[in-house]
Amino acid sequence: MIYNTLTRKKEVFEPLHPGHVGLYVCGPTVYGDAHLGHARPAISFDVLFRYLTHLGYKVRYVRNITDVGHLEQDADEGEDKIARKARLEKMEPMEVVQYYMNRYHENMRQLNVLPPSIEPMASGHIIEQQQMVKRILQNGYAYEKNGSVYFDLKKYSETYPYGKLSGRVMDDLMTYTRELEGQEEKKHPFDFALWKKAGPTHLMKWPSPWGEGFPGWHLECSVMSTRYLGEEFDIHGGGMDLVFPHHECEIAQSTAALGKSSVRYWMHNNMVTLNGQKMGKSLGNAVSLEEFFTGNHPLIENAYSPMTIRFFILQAHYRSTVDFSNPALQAAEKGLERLFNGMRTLEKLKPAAQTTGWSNTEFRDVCYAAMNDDLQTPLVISQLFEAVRYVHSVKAGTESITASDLEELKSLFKTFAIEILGLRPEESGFSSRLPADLMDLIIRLRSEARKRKDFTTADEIRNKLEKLGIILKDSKEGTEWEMKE
RNA sequence: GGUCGGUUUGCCGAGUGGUUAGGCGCUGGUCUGCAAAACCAGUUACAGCGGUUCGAAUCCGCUACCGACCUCCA
Repeated sequence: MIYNTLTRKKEVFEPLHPGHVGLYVCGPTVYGDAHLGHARPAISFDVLFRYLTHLGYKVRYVRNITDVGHLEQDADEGEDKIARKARLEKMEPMEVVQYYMNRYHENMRQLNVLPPSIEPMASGHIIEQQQMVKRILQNGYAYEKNGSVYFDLKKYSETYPYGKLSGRVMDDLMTYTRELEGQEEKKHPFDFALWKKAGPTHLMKWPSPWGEGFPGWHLECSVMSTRYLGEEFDIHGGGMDLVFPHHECEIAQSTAALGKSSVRYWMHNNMVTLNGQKMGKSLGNAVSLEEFFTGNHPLIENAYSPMTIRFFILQAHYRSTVDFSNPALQAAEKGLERLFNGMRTLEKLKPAAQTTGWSNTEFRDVCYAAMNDDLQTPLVISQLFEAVRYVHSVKAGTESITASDLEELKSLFKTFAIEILGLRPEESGFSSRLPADLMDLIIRLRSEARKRKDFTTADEIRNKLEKLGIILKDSKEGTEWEMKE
């Protein structure tokens, strides 16, 4: 059962083709480092992807990379975001794209977000986008003006309900119109560009029947989703801020071109706030994932591991806003530590003749029920903690468990914590500067031993470390260490 | 102004009308050379007002406050 933004209700999920699921999620525009806001949909839909796969569906998960389009400002002032950044840094547009895409992928890997099945790029689908523009023109829902093609919303709304996803009414849009510069070409202010004429200084442009230009804001998702998932497919996901206008325009384009809106279930994750405030570049509080992982940002008190971020996000339901703050993250860090600690204890548990006070069946049923009810990951996590408490009780001797129940419990942990929620113990709780701090501690203790003339201890430390591949170098200034090559 | 969502215990954060979400923190106890971890016990709230109901944090209405979107945004 999943919540469908279109109907604003939870609906039973039934795939179009039994056993197969087509999933499309709006990916990042690669003109800057990924921030916290990018982690939310990536993780939320990663869990959906993992869970559907776990249930036995063959899932084709498409997540795009936006590397063209997306005007910076209004129409003719507009400059491609990628192109703008490229000019600023004197790089080739594709160089910028590659650079930030690599960094995005690295961040996703750290968060244990599985790579999608297909990761199409907008620049690789210019032909297809032009074809869709042609179809929309042929069907009479678009018009050409000075080398640009615009979507005719007025015409469209006479036949189809524009605004059905976001709950917007066409008349209201007509009434509440903001005066923007450079809108003269459009018949109506809310018409949006399908194809935009490129100026002479524009870096990324392609030839088309309407002249040199580039595709409009919303076209790539309509094109690439149907290209890889079919004209009708199961789930389209993305951030709530994309509901209007992005996804509304997608629906309009697909409907105008194909006669149907393509998507059966719309899923939207809620926003991330930082200390109760919306995160945004203009507010100066956009913290990149890199900065979270290293703790290198004024608003961040210490480094938070990628798993802490993932765990924290999953502790809230994906349709609720989640507020990042240092106390909340520190609490999550400790909670995650407790969870992993419990999992390690579980591995070492000794079985007994009987199981007291625990039901694997109930544990499993509650977890599945939670996941089936619109991905209630917080409830699954609370169940995991219940299990952790039981595990520790067995360790402490107040409870006991049989060998077969123990094996099943291990398997359930593996399924829910690792496989479905994607929590990865090995990277937990270690900040990137931990090794340095550890070495400082060891060196300090050894220095004290040397001062006491306790050279036995000091030499033992140095020799043992050398066997571990760490060389200590004593000098007048102090002791330095390095890794043996 | 329009559309939508939220207001839960010290903090974060779930909640399908009746029975303890969970985590962090705090208090007391057990264990321990000390500490940590762990275990046991305690910390039981639902913005305000009205309504429906045998019974509401949960449904309905109003009020207050907060937020998102309406412009690129995950």
